[in-house]
Amino acid sequence: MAETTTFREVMAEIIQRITEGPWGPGSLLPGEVELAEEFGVSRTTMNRALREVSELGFLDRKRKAGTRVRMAPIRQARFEMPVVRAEIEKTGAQYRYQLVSRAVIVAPDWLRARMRLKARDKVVHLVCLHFADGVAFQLEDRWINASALPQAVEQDFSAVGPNEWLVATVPFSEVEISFLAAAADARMVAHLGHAPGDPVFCIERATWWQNAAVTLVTLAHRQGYRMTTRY
Amino acid sequence: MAETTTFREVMAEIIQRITEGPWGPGSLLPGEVELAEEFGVSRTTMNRALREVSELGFLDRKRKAGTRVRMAPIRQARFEMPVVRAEIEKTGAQYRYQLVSRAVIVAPDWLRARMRLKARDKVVHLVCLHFADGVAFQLEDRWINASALPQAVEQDFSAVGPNEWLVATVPFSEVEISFLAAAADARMVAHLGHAPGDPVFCIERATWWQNAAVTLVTLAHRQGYRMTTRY
DNA sequence: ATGTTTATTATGTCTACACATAAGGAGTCG
DNA sequence: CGACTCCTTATGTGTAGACATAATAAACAT
Repeated sequence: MAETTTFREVMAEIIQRITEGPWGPGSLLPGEVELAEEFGVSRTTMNRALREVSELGFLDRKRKAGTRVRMAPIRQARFEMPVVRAEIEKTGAQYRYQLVSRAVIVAPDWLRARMRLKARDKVVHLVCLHFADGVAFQLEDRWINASALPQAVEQDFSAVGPNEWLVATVPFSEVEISFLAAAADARMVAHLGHAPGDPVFCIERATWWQNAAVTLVTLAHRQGYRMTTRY
Repeated sequence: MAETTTFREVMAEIIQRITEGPWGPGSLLPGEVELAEEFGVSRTTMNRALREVSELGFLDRKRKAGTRVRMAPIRQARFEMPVVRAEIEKTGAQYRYQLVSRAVIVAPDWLRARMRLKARDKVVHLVCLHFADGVAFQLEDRWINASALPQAVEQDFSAVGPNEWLVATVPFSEVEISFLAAAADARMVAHLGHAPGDPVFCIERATWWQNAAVTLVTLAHRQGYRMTTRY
């Protein structure tokens, strides 16, 4: 079948030559035209192949300077961040959601500073649990800006989780995600089964829409949780 | 002189329409031909723009089904993982490296299992510190497979860090990266200034080359460290 | 020797066109 | 009604050619 060579095949061969072949770290590759000729493809296709390999982090490309193999190849890691439900159901486990607490209050100072809220802005504070096969998997601590999203005050989050509700309700224009290690507080001890002070892997995500704060969420994970990616 | 519209401009407009405009979550976009006509570009360019926006995680594309706005837009997070030296020097701080300990031993059982080593394989065990302006920033705990890399036994790591040495010496074909929260052990207490049991943000990276284990490294960070990314 | 201009060159990107491929949907048949 | 086939359609990808742009290197002037 493969009469024409695809850019994917070219990519595979390029990566092969980088990882196991003659193109060691730091070495300079031949130019696009020369490579295109060697592989029997058009320069367009060769360009696509080289661009994609470069996006994978293997190559460094600069006009005039040429294409060079990166010294430190793994400069970026992509992490899939599925919705909890999907992450749990993918493992074959059964997903269950539970609302722990819900309150509408005036935003505390630290939250105002963190999310650039105005004084006296009201927020909805939610605490929820996500279970995998009945075992607590993730504790969600979420703040929603009620000034920007008045609907959030009416919304009853006992059935549908705030994440799924938000995602279907409001767009976003700015996102900030952090990974960090925290010490288990009383709430985590109560719901996730940690001992007080245990290290907990947390993801914090802040979202804005047109400069207005939408939501801040901290996701605390069960003990021993790892976020892993492979190449 | 922007006589011709670039795919980047098209991308920006598309993202605008998704995040703040008429194309809400779940909505179906017009076909490539129609959009190309509207924007006054070729289908090739429109395809490139849509493909890249889709790679950013905003769109879902399927043949025949068309292009649809993702319900959960932030499905993947990209984290830059620079070499420590670069990460530190980027902040303007001065970088310093120090070798703490070095030993050549037979691989312990847990390491053999973790890295698929053969029985009685020897490994080089290194502990190193990376300082930013004289303050300990990262503690590196590294194992190098001496059977696959005999040069590592000869190498004196007192001046140049093992990471920089490895990167310039050996290629790789398989990488596994994990993020996790661990409790500070004695070594971290001694070198990073934690209290025993404090939560520590760790990165673990395992590397193979042609199915042979190359190295396993755990990078423990100073207290309060966060890995952050923004959109 | 040093700073400035100019040419060269490799990558970046747009266009127009053609064919490939996956998958939804209509129509057909048991 | 269900299962199958076939057609249609939107995206996926390859080609050839042209111009744009950044960055190095060479030539030049100070």
